[in-house]
Amino acid sequence: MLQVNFIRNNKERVLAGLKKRNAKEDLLQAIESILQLDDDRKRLKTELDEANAERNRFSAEIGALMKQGKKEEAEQSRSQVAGLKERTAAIEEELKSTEEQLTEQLYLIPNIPHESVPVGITPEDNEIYRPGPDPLPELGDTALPHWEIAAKYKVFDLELGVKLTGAGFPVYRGKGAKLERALINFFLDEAAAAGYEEIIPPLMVNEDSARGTGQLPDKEAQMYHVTLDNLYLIPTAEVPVTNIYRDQILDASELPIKMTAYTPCFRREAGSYGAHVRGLNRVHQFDKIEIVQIAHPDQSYEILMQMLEHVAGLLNKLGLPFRILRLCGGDMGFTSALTFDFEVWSAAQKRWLEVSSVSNFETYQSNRMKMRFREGKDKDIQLVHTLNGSALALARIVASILENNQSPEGVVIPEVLRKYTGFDLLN
RNA sequence: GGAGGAAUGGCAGAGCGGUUGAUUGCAGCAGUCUUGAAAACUGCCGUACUGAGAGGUACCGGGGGUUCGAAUCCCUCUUCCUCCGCCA
Repeated sequence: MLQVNFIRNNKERVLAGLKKRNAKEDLLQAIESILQLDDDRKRLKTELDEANAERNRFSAEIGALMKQGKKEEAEQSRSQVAGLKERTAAIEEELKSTEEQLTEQLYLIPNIPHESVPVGITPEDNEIYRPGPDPLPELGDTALPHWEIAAKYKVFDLELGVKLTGAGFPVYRGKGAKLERALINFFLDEAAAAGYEEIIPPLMVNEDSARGTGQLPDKEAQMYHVTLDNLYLIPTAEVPVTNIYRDQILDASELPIKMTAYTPCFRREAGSYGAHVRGLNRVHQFDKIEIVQIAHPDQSYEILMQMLEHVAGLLNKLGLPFRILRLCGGDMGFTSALTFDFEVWSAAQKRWLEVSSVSNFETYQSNRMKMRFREGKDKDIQLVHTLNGSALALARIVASILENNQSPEGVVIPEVLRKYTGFDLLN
């Protein structure tokens, strides 16, 4: 969430940012309400502090008198404190309720878009930051969509997943399973080579972690909730990995912290059905390798670009045609300040498939997580910037490989994957 | 799952109703000494809110309670340790 002081000192910028996100009028009014609530909070806190200070003075006095054995005088002081108690209790209650309202309102405010974020409402308004190849590869009319190729070569089985679990839970088999594992290892090795520490995090997180990265409150419906233990299945490794440094004060010399993790990701996404979500286009469980960085604010945008090039490098090595979009204000995630999406061209489906999203969250997540760092000799403490990106999301990469690399003999495995798969052709 | 014990500052570890935001040691920072380093010595060494500042307030795993006053007493939750049971 945003810091109240930031809102106070940059009100016009915040309002302009919200407008770029096409925020409704009530959200703009929430800004006023936040500033008012914060004023109330300060006033009440001061009142409470003063009342407490008075009480502490009496208590110290009573203590001193008791020590000297002056019991009667102590009794006298004690009776003077009586009224104070009720007053503090009342102020305390009001303060608590004000703070709760303030937090509630702050949770409603999304991150402020970076200045480079284009104005726009729908995905059509996204800016093409780096165009795809021209002309786009063509496969002709005989090209099959990946779900048909998968059926032909038994790569994965969605029907079987329905029997075992439900819709959207693919079962990978044989060479398909091996391809999946090959991609995981390839992506992890590439991330390690780029200096990311490999992490194997828990696949379930508690409420605090889900709140830290912004999944809670509000987006409960996106996650599977284990109610008996009040745990959430992770929708992305971003959640457990970023939360590793929650509630910590790092030293500036430790930054940036680079971490990578492979995990399955679970998404309820009560979304639509139809051609666009067929096959692996949208599933409830998929594998993903995530890269996360915790960065110094001065470096975060430079780092965002490095992450962008890392992902671009992966797609180049796999030989997949892709383009990069800079998301417009209306299409950007709630917690992000700047997001680039990677889309792979599917010659068979004749459309672009999103395979990665790389974002800078600036201090939006770190403020929630109280993730800070200490700078230099003056020991100034400030919030870090957090960034993450998919490098990459497997299900859609598998779909892209199946479709783009199909041939009469079978699916040609990209060169870089062959040492992992142990076979050249999926058939 | 059953029975006990414990949770204090970066770490170790005192305190168990009154001037304790917290003894002490280690680590860290600044300085004295030294050609330099080490050693020794001196000082500093948590976070947040609030205030122009002096200062004030809150926090000793989380939440609640008793009391004029709680790190210290009570309730509750969480986590960890030991023993028993079960188990990949």
